[in-house]
Amino acid sequence: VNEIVMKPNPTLVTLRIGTRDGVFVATYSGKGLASLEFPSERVGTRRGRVGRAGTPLPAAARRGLRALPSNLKFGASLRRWHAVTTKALKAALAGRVAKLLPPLDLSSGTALQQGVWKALLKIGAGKTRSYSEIARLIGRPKAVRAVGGACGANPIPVLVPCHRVLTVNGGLGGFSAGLKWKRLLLAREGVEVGG
DNA sequence: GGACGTTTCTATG
DNA sequence: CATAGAAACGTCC
Repeated sequence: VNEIVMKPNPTLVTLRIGTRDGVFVATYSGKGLASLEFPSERVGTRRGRVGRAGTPLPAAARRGLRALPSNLKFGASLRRWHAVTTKALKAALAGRVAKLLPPLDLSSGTALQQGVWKALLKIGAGKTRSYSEIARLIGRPKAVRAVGGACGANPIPVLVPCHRVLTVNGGLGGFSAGLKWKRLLLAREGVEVGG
């Protein structure tokens, strides 16, 4: 059907974003921002481990920008995307609403996961939803637990606000990167979470 | 099969 | 009311 042969672009580029809360790592594919990792340093004030790094990146992704791109167009897009990502992340960490998000590459997810992630994007800053509400929103009212799984698999936390999903009683629920982060992000948005 | 970032529904005191 | 199973869902190990 396509006359143009689409050359697969497995290229991934990782770029860092320094913030007051640590260094985040953004990974871009040819389609846009593909993942955002929390700082690997421990966060929090209490002893013990709190907050761990996100899923490890593919080896190819760790080479960084210099190893890339033979593709100039990609390189140009990258600068723009990364500027937008940086701004959006910093806004989010400050509890403000990001005016603009970079293009998001959610293609790594299954149908259900992508549905969940898109639903998450519609939750405004300072608002929350329950796992069951999300389940209803994607048309799978009974797949509540699967929604929890999809939230946990969210490759772009903070910008895709999985932290705004709480249990139906207002409890925190879980957070892959550590509940400390979830609490922090919610607090920055002015959300009081019941104990 | 088992374990999850849950929720509801059905018993029981 | 409080508490205790159990079932439902999708994905990963």
